[in-house]
Amino acid sequence: MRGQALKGHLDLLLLAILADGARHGYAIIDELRERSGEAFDLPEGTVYPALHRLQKGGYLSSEWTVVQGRRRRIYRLTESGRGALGEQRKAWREFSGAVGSVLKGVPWPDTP
Amino acid sequence: MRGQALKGHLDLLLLAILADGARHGYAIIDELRERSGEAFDLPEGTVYPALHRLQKGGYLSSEWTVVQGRRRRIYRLTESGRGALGEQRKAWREFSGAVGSVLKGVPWPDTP
DNA sequence: TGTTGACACCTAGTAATGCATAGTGTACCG
DNA sequence: CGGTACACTATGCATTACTAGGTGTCAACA
Repeated sequence: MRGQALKGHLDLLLLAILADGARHGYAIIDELRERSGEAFDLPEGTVYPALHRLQKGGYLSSEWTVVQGRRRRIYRLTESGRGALGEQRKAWREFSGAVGSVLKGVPWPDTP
Repeated sequence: MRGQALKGHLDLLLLAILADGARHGYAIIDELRERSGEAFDLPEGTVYPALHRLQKGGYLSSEWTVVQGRRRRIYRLTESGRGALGEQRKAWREFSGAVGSVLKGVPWPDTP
């Protein structure tokens, strides 16, 4: 999966990473790459605007810090963001289940 | 899943349906709804342009038929389309696997 | 000392894409 | 004869990931 094609699920991924604790943008990118087994190696131009969008929507809060002369913006999940994560997790399960059943040609139920 | 959020995976779904045999647009919509357990109920304005796009890309061929006075455009997978389906299946597996591992917080491997 | 590369942020513009909307026409059922 | 299901088409909008460019710090190294 080289580069493109997050396809609307980027917010879910960002919220999921931040659910484990507050982080700055660059660290989010790193962790996303690690956790996905190198599958997601997102350019900054993808992640930063998305973080801004999420903050604007009230899902994240942020504060500036300075570590060794370098300024960092630390993002943190809000209550609302935690709620959104739950919803999007559920939506992802439904979505991926539905895709799976279409691919198999079997109409539901996949849940064991 | 009300409506939105096919997000780039629509082509895969259409190709998968047509892999089971040639169909016309309306029938594709029906089958997509059935196979997904009502999860995917796509508007015509989503499906028809996508079919045109796929045909333009050489993944589908089509021919007109008339059944009981109603004209239908029957779409059929080309060789190239079958190849694309294989690739997109693989891409989907990788993608959904990667999302899954990010959500779990566990860095790979998910494959049993 | 200068330069390279990793760190860390930002924005403007672009292409793709799903969808809303609106329109055409046929067949069938009440 | 009117409505509903069938069946297709085109236009235009909003979202979104990404490209491409830019700023600045710090550590390592030649």
